[in-house]
Amino acid sequence: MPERFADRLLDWYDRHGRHDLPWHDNQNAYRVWVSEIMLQQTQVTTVIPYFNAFMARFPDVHALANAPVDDVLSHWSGLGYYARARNLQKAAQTVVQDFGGEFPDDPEQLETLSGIGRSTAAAIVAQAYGKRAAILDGNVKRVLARYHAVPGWPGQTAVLKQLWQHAEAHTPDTRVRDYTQAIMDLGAMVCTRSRPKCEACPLQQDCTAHARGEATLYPGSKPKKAKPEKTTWMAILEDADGRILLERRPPTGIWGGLWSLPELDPALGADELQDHCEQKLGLRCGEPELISGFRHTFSHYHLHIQPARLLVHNANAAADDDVLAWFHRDEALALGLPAPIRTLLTEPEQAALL
DNA sequence: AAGCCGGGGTT
DNA sequence: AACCCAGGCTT
Repeated sequence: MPERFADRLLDWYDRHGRHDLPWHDNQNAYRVWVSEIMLQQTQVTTVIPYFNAFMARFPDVHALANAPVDDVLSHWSGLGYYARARNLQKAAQTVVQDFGGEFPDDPEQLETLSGIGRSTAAAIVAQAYGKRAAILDGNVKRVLARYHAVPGWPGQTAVLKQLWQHAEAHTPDTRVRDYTQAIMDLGAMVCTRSRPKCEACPLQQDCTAHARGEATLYPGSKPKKAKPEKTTWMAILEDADGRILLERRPPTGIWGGLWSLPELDPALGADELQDHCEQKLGLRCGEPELISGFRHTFSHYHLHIQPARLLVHNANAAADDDVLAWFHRDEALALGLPAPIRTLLTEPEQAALL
């Protein structure tokens, strides 16, 4: 069956697609891979400055494999989903050690690398090596769900399976590199989530959802669920030198591996913070100064952060190691910090408005 | 199958 | 404030 789908899409891409993205320059598997990981659940405009800074610091897979993990995390600070950064470096080390520094051109082998799933593996194979492989990211899901009027939320296995079948069926044997970029560009520029520009779409005449006047009904939306509210104290422990005590978060869980302010049990009253710092950290502190609290929202819960500033009289008492350490303000800001903590340390008045 | 994992842009 | 974004991993 002749694929009008791919032909029309490619014709549109030649005239209207995005041909100037940073990862298109000097394209190689490393650059494609880093861009694909950064772009997971993250919009193109957000990624671009991070990608450029990352490439300047880690120009190839060896530079990334050999870098201190804190250096990698600091370049990820503010991007979110920090497991991506740790998986990225782990995969770089695997590529150097097991693949001689060359990314495989086989999706199955790519999927063995940390952080690379089915769609990302296909994107690397298609973009970097021009080999036929079907991708299915958020853009492609939307285009295909509308084109074929596939009902249901793509988070459901049955829906996802149908979309993958359509994705495989439409992927051409030739110009795979361009096709892959084309279908993502169409989803990002024309077949947008709201107010799709159907009048400008090269696939309009065969689009089932459009024929029904129901483009925006697809794909089905995720079932909504109330996000729980959590709360925590964040201690800004400052010594006479103006240094701040930071704590490295465990590798798994929220903000995994990042440096952050020490958290204290939310059950504590403001009048108990002083004693608690002495008992838990061995720090003798002055009276806590309460900073305006603010609410930070994650994908699955809200967190109310109540900062408290305490002056520390015996800074040396706290451990100075890989988990708990004192930093001058500038040193702290050079680390991988969670976005709201960075805001709190740079513009506390801004944080209060969040 | 469902939950976990961020931050920001859009509506 | 809800929704979603060039998803993958864990349970």
